[in-house]
Amino acid sequence: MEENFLFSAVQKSGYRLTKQRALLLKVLAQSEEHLQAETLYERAKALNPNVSLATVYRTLAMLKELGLVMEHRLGEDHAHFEPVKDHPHYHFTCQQCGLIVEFHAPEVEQTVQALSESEGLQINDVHLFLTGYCGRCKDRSEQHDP
Amino acid sequence: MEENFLFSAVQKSGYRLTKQRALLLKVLAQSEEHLQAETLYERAKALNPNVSLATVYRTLAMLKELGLVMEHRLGEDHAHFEPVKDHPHYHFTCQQCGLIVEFHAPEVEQTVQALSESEGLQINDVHLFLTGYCGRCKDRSEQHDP
DNA sequence: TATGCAAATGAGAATCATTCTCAGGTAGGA
DNA sequence: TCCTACCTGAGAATGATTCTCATTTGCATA
Repeated sequence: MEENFLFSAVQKSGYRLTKQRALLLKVLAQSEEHLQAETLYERAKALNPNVSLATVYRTLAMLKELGLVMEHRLGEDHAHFEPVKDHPHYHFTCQQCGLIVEFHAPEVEQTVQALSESEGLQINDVHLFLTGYCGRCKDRSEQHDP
Repeated sequence: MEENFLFSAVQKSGYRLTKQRALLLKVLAQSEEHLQAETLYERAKALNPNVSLATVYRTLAMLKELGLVMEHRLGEDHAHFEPVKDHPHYHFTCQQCGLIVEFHAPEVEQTVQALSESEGLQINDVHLFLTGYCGRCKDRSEQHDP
């Protein structure tokens, strides 16, 4: 996602574009992966030591509210964050090695759309999250189990 | 889910069927809703004060491992737990009032099956979790927004 | 450009769900 | 009934996230 797009989105929203926020947006824009708050904090601090973890959390909350960032719970005890992309995507986590696989599933959007209409819901976020074993870990456990 | 089914599943697994576990299984079997650990703890304590919260968490972890209970993250800062049912189901949470709606979506299982094959994954759990506004809260906000 | 102030920040304390520790208790096989 | 590995209760510890509050700063306005 374009760094400048994020900058102007924040400014238009009425929130101030502070140095800290600009720095965090820059790091986020450069990171395509699903970051955790701590990682974002470390990467930002490497560029400018004057950032606090509290500001990282505050900025992420603001970006979530503006719909620019999504928060995911991927089976670990901390959240992952990533800039919202054009096409929704989903996650698989290997419960053995922690590998995260991203995938698309356009059918899910149709299902959700239908549900939204039949139940009268306004659906803002869709999280599809799978757990199990990746190919590598699956093969490894099959050598022991049977 | 049958209480006795849970009892024998635990015994067959090699774990001991202690008084505390039997009590917690009983409460779980009676509760069709998605319970949080604290609620399970309170309901169990009402029947027998000699239960500790630590044991609730330990028992839930055991049941998860045995595939008898699923843990869900529904957008709040605590987990929800529920006995595994025959047919998978999913959750919508209203971000305004907290209402939880359960729904079925058989198409999702097909999508997941296809993904499993194309990516070589062994998928154990499927979580589809939606957030937005329920009918009531959606209508309420529409009176202000436009 | 200088000023004022509401909004934002840093540092660390506080919170809260969950996990761990460890001394004592108990299920269940022999 | 005995034995012992497995469980439990109580409370401390952990770790992610949020809050507090004194200080700083973006930015609208003069």
